[in-house]
Amino acid sequence: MNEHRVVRLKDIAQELGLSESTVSRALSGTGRVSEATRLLVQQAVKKRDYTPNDIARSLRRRDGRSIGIIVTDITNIFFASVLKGAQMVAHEQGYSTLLSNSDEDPALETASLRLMLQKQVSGLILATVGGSPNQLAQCRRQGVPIVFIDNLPNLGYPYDSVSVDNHKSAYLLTCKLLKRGMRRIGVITGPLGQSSGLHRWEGYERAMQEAGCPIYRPWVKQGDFRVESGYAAMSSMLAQQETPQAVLIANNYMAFGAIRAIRERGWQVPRDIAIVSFDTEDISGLMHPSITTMNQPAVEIGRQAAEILIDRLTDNAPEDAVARVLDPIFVEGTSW
Amino acid sequence: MNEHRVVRLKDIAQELGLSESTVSRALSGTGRVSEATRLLVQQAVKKRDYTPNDIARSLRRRDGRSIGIIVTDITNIFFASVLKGAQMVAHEQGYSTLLSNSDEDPALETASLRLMLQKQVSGLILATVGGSPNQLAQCRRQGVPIVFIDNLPNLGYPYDSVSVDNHKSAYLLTCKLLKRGMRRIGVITGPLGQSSGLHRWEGYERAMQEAGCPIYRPWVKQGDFRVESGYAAMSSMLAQQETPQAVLIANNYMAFGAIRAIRERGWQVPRDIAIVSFDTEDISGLMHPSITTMNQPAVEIGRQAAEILIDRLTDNAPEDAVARVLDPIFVEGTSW
DNA sequence: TGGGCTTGCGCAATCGATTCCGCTATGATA
DNA sequence: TATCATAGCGGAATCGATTGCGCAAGCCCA
Repeated sequence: MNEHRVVRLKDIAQELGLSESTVSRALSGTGRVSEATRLLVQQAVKKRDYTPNDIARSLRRRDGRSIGIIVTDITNIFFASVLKGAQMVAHEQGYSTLLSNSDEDPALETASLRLMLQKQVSGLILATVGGSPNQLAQCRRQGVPIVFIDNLPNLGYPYDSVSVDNHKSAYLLTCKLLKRGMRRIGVITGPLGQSSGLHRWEGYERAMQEAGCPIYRPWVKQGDFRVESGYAAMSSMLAQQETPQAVLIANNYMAFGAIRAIRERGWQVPRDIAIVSFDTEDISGLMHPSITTMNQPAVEIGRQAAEILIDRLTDNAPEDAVARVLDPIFVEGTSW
Repeated sequence: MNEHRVVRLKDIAQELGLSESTVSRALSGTGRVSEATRLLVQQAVKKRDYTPNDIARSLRRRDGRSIGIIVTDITNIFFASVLKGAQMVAHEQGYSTLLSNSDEDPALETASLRLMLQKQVSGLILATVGGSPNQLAQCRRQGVPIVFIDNLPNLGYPYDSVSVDNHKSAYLLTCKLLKRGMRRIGVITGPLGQSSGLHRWEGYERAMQEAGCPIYRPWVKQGDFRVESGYAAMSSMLAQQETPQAVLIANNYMAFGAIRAIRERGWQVPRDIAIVSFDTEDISGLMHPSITTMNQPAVEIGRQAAEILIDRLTDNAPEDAVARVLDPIFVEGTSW
């Protein structure tokens, strides 16, 4: 009867009359081990159901072989999709993923970052709400690479990121509205403190200016990317004397709220007011009317973020910071 | 100039002329340390930005202080919400969360389980697709507790779980349809190999039988919880000579597909056919018509699963297996 | 046959923290 | 004043794996 509950490398070594180093090398494939002993080791491992202790391995290697992902809201399908893409790539490369949800709370983000640093993550994918300068500095010092997604903060140095061209995205979408002959176009923006919110607003602004189309301030509302703020913004827009022909809404959740407000007034989309929006591939198509959107390739964002991160962790680290900008995908719905 | 890139416990100890043991005790609060040195240590820690190495700590404590969560599809808002609840509780208790997405693939589930065991997770929350008997056995041997959610497998022993009463849920929903005078009620089930799919079907069956209402086989279709299968199931139902008055659909994603099929035929919900369904709190309300559903309290499922797990990991472990069954929440929409 | 090279493997240090054990100094008690 | 308990702290083993170094045996070729 063995007195250990779990089988250790040492147990395998003893059973075979080998040293721990040989067993280790046989399993990792590094170093020189004869084919015969390699087979012996593999058999013993299988027989005893040996599972290597990654904690011990990580300690020795000074690397947790895991990547941390912090998002603001995992129930937002955009982030869930990012996560899916990142997790797939990480898993393929033998990295596990530590997840945290900051809930848009800078304090929680900071706490999560601290926890992940303690866990010795190899790298981080971060959708920041901006508010952990200390931790970010520590990451730099310790050489823990970070890839930023979604909200690109204003740091004093270049950094890796994956994002969609939000400016272009909003610009093109607004141009499409203009091309359909619309000129009275309102907008519900996201938080202008976040790059995704700001750039979409700027794209709209530029398109309107280039078209010589005045921006009517009562049709400009700021939301927070949540359903309720879309509802509130649209409600107050509809309370104006004049209402717009079309409204550009900075994400789909707010579009849902806005559409509800329109319905409650007894109006229809797009008969009385057209709606265009931004978001993730999956969520459209569930709605009726289906919303005309600039979709963000969320899974691809996650995938590429993980790839960049893993490149940084292995030898093929590029010299400079990588700022990958993906193109949005235009999906025509029936909401315009 | 210090030659170490990161500050270690030893560095703090040397700086203060203390032993590592004392510093460790000062930080952990265990053992006897004078108030004076405790303060000294805390200051030094703050000054040097010391971050304890959880890997080393975990190795010594033989516990990774993390919980693994494996779900079948993280972009499904039900699982995303479960994750959110579980992650919150875990984080509060100082546990980090390792996430994996099995994509309904038993092989991936097995690989994920193996990886998590290697990482020495303290416990697991598992929405299994059923297919890792070896790993489950190993968890038992190693004393890694598991809380099952969503799909409750048929193991030969009692285990902890958190679920909703799917049978009751479907039974009540069907009864409500019957009470509204409907008798020609069809059903689109989930996979009958999964408990959630099976029990919802059984609840429907029982309600129909008790009401003396015949089940018309062409109105019984099996789907796989995805949009497309709902579309296909409803399409083939609508191709029958006779169509049902109402259809009970085993989850919301399939309901989306079904509604699209109905619309494409030029019919309306609920004028021509009523729809009721099951799912998560958040997703309803986005749809039009809003679907009448039995909602699963997903965040609560995650939260309770994590609580049970952490109870098992601490002293207040209950003697017997905990099978917590939550009640669904009825939400009336306009789809019936 | 002997020098050099390769192969296969073991020894022991090491990663960074925790923790058992025991030592010293201090204060209390008889 | 002698004894003893205890608070505060240090020494060293330990967790389970990895890895640099070195040794011995076997091989090749001169």
